[in-house]
Amino acid sequence: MTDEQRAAYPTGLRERKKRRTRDALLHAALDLFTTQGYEETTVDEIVEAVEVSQRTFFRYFASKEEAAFAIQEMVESSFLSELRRRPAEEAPFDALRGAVLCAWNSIGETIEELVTVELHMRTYRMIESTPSLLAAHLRRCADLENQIALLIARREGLDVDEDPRPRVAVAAFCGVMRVTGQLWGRGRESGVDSLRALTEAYLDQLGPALAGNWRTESGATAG
Amino acid sequence: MTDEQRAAYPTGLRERKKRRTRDALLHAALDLFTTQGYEETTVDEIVEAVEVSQRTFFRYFASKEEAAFAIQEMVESSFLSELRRRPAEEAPFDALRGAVLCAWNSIGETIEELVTVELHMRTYRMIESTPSLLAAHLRRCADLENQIALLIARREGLDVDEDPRPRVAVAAFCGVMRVTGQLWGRGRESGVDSLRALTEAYLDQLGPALAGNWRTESGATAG
DNA sequence: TGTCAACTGTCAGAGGCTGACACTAGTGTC
DNA sequence: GACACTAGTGTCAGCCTCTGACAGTTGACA
Repeated sequence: MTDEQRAAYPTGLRERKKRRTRDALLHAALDLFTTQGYEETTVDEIVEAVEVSQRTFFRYFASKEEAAFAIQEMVESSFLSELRRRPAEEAPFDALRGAVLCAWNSIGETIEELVTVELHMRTYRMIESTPSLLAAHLRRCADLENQIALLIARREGLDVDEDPRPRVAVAAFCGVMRVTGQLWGRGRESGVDSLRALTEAYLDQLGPALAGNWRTESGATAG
Repeated sequence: MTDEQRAAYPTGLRERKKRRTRDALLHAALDLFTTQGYEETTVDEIVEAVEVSQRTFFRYFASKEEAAFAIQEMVESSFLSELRRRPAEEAPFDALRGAVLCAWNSIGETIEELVTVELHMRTYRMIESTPSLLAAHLRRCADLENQIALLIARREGLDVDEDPRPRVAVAAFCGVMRVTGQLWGRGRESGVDSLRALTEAYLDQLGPALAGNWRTESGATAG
């Protein structure tokens, strides 16, 4: 259970107030970030909108950056629990593939209490198009990759330090995921559907892409 | 030709002085970073060691971060030129594999004028173990990935926006490269040889790792 | 030698972030 | 219901990265 989820069921007035302050700060931050840009938004502007002190902002979020990733954080832990729920018979790669698609299907339920799906999508695109946030995003992905590799290894009864396959498979999978994420962020269609379609098409091309000679085989299948 | 390489052949006294200042700053920075840590080192400490003003540091390096990646920058462009030099008959994945191994073989010649290979290795490990630098490193890798994908696509006469295979293959390749880089950074052996051995072993496992059921096949081949 | 342009230093300041300390307002207790 | 306790907050003061403006210095070149 994450802090966010625990905080979703406040007991007393103090907890409710705390939650309201955090939600207001997060909302104001994401709203400002996505409308006028991340770098262009100062913490002072955020706290001004919520009418709290700057010090308070930094008590809820360790950094300005952390606020930008608050929703992403929830989506990732949602993916991890989907992956843990996958049937043991499934091959590793199929389990990974199934887990992302499921996580995206249920994205609404995951974040509904905090923000609209639309704001989340806008935030994602902002992250992809802001260099410093993209850097942070990739580092978070690396952490996630590590966790996934451990999960996959355990599923298969392997040790990640003995057998390269868990890490290698997860690296390839996450690599493709990032490519689709970036393409989707740069593209025009911003719905979850187009992201899913892109992901499925690209994952299907992983095998063929690694095969020896491309010139003797058939060409494009997605665009 | 990069700025560094052009600056390696100075014409006048002014250029030589400029180069000496830059080299001194870079050396002092990397030395301090690797001995006392990146975050623990202030720009003031660096400029104090070289006896220039802080303002001067920021004229040579856009940021403290940029100094940390100066060598990496050279290595990356060295990899790219190795890749361009690969025979056209080679399959895409083989070309990528060959290019990294060649780039690492000639790493000494690439950076010899600036720093020792040993300092570069220490710097690499520092980058891998410093969260904020790791983030920046991954973003740089993403940029590089994009360039590589364009190169591979051109080699094969494809359009990256039409055929997913260039991006997908490069993503998988770079994913494995990062895994080996991280493992090497965390490990005990710090030579180029151990990095190369690890890379070869892991790249060999890419095919098997994506194949359906791992439990019916043979196990570990690298440690 | 003198002029021009490039490089550098100083100064002032914005913006992210932190520690210390005092104050306010919920919480649990008698 | 009055009490002390504690979590949450604001204020202030300061560090560090990075930038703009302006002035001083030093090679380059006629």
